Amino acid sequence: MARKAGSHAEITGPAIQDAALKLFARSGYAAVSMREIAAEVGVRAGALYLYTPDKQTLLFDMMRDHLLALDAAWDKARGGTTPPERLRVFVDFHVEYHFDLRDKVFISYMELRNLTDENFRVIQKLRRDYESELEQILADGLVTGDFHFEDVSVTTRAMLAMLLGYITWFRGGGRLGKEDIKRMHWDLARAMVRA
Amino acid sequence: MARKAGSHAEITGPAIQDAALKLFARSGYAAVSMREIAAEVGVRAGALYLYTPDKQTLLFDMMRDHLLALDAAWDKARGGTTPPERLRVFVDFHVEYHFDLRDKVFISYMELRNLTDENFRVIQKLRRDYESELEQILADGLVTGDFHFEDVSVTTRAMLAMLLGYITWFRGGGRLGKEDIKRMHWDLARAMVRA
DNA sequence: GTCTATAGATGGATAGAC
DNA sequence: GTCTATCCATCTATAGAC
Repeated sequence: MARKAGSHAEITGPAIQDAALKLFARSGYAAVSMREIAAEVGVRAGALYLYTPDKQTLLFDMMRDHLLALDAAWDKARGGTTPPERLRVFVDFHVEYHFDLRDKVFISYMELRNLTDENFRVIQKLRRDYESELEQILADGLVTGDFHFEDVSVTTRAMLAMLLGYITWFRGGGRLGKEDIKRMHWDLARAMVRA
Repeated sequence: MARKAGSHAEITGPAIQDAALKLFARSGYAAVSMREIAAEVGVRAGALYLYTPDKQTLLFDMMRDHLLALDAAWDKARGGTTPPERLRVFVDFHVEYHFDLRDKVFISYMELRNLTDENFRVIQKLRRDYESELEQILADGLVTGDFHFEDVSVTTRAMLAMLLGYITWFRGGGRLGKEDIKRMHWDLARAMVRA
């Protein structure tokens, strides 16, 4: 399995995704150049095109892979029988899963405008799949009488906005850890629907 | 007060701000060129520089003016004596004031990364002033026993995230109007702090 | 697989005519 | 006040050497 000197496909491929993730999160897709990404990886800009057809695909793949992994992880984590139990599982999963992936989540919400129309539709569908899971839990709880609120759609969006909010401000190392964030957000989510 | 033909300072100045607002909201600051802004206004790119020293100032002024107006409007609207009343006034004001300014609010949160360090500090201070108003209401309600939650800082941020969320998804013309949004968000905010 | 070199387009900003 | 013209930097993406 001899390799030519200077060949590092197994390293460079993931390194490009990591570098793009880091730089897109920090400066935004449109403000980051392929040269910057290459410099972060330690190669020249031309070498990037061995791994991606263009910059747009770099963004799209990042968002798609993130959302597919999210949906798959949720499928494994889902649980609970009554709506309050299921909400508890969802909130815990949501905070836990996103905690170490804040950059990816951040990009997946901030860079929607920079997707082509076709790519946008794909990403929106994946995101909608995930959000529907919460919507279903809230809708069920309304029917069973476990929850009390006026509108399923508005409450779902409001709760998702709240649950995603910590991603934009939380930075580790302070007085709060992951368990604090989980506990408080469950507490707030439960109160929101008067469970 | 004769004006040369082709002189329209009173028109062009605000028109540039309007065009920049519209385009920044749609495509993002970094993805919009000065030529695009000029085309939207109906002038050539060079003419923009009679009204702004550079593109960065266009963004900064937009955000600063928005936040200054927000703080001024809140100073006039504030009211209520007990924490629950004051929270009600805040939520009503917040939804009402932002309702027709969704583009400005959107930009003021999305484009923070594209400010220079110095401009960022100014904008963050203005935003912090506004957010402190809600934080104070929640802190007071905790002391009086009107509200029940664990942490002032986390709850403030969570509530602001929820209250800002509708800006990203609400588009007029559907089944919901401003009064619906106000009523439901007050209901959710009240429930969140167990008022 | 990576490099150098570069094509070709577009960006922000300025100079000078009108 | 606006336009035309342009400077110069930078960008994405490709071609061809190694």
